[in-house]
Amino acid sequence: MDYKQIIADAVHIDGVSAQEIYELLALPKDTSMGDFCLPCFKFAKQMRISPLAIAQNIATSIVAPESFSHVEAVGGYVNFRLNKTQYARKVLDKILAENDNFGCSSIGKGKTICIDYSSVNIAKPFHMGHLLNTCIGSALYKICVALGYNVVGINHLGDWGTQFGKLIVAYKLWGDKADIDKRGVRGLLDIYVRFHAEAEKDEALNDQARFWFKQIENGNQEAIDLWTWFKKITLAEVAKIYKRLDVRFDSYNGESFYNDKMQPILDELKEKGLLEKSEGAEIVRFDNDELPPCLLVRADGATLYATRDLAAAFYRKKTYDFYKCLYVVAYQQNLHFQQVFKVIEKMGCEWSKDLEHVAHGMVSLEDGALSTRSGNVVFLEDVLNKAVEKALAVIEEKNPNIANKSEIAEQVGVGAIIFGVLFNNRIKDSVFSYDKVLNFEGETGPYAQYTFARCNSVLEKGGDIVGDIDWNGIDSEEGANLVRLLDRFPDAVEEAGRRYEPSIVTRHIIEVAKAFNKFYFEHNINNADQPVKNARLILAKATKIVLSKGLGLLGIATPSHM
RNA sequence: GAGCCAGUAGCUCAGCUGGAUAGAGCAACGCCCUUCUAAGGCGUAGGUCGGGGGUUCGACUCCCUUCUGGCUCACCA
Repeated sequence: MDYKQIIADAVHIDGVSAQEIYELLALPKDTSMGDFCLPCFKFAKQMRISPLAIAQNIATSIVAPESFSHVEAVGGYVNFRLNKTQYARKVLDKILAENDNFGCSSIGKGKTICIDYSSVNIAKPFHMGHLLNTCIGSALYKICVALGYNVVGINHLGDWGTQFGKLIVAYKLWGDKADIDKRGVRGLLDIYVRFHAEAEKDEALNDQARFWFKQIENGNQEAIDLWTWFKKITLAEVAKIYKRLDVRFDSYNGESFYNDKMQPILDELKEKGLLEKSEGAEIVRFDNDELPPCLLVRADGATLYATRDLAAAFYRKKTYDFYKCLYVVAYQQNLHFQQVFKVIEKMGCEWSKDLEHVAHGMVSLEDGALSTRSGNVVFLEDVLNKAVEKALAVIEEKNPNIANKSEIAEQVGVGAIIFGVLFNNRIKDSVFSYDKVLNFEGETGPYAQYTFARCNSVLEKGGDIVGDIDWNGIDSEEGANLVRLLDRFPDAVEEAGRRYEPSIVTRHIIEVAKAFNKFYFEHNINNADQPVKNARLILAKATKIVLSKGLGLLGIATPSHM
């Protein structure tokens, strides 16, 4: 249902196409002014008439007046109010018919999008710093699926590097297998932190670490076994977190996967004369020094992060033939991705334009940056558990007789955390605080979930929709506003996908929830006459569908009662 | 020093390709549960959109300049 098209077709201006009018159509500042508006300032110059006069001419010469309940020229704008009941009917019919597919589209049909996100480091705990990344990536994954793309979620594991040498040394010196089996990554973290503390005093430990990492590279069985074990422990633990956050991946090919895939790329760079020696290292320089050189091979012959990302990009292009390849990574790495993408461009690969760094902000603590090495971290598991605990306490207070309390508390607590993370523009930094994260009032996840449960409760009590429907039952400021927001939900999903910005969906959900709560307060649904009640139940049903779909795109569950 | 990003109410933030009187939430104060879920609704108060220029009929939005903060700038990832 494209209402902008209806308006564009109804407006006639000499020398201006319906397409141009369509593109100019905007949303009024205030909903009381109309559903759409057409600013006429652009026509004023060519027509040499004042915008006011043009607007008036348009308003009085509408082609299909029956589609509108009100068309008015105000200060250079033409405001259109669509025939409310007709509009509402079409929108609601569509939502109920499409149900869980409402908001989906086929703009991505036949195209593949790779999304690199979460990308956890093996043997390091999942802390608040990883949450932004994981939630944004996961939401984009779901949004792109809804838009019809074939999506490949990639967890580019940090499973290679000297830190594994350190870990082996630490384990051999102070490790306790039983403790690590029991405490998992937290056990590994303890010895990792201890290693860094002791290495300050004893430089020889770092030499040992380098030696043991070399053993992994050389295929020494003992080293490989330990490395595999660390990896297994970590993946088992993050799998639990991913399950709670409703996050999934199609590939866990991490850094170690690309060990044997870098040399061909380096060979090609050499062949094309792009690789040069500098201070013992091998680098790629950029024209006019528009970027600092990209370092690909260290003086000691070892490869680097950029080398692996280069190999990964080529592997992904070859394997998935992507339309876009997104890297959901904090903005700290802006330069790194610019360099990697530019190297690929210099290699003559036109698809380098399809690589995109979806940068996001960083999370810090009130007393400084998060740091695994110093142990200054907030474990995500603890945050989730505290949120669930709080949710349970609220349930005990407000709705103690409800069934499945613990399940609902899990959904609400975890939902509050995810919602909070996805509420702001992704580029924003944030300072973690329990006070903020455990607030369940106002524009929060629990508010959206509460509104969903409220819709559900009304519908349960309302019973079946039988008999006539009186659409005037939703013909009010509150009803019209809600219908308008429901109608625009697909636009929000589309824009979120286009701008790689899940917060657009999050914000829209809040707007819908607010509009429903206002309607609910102003207009009693179940005590109205049956035909009026029917129209209102349909509105509640459509709201329920949109809230559920919207929250689902963010990875947030919708309990029926709370 | 250079590059990139951010600066909007006391706090946290929206503000779409320039459009009408710059919007929410939190915190504060006041009101609304004998009617469908009060994790709710309503109201009051709160602003030189960091500063200064410019482009435009029109600038929070674009350009220049300047201040403040963050990130990054060769062998970590």
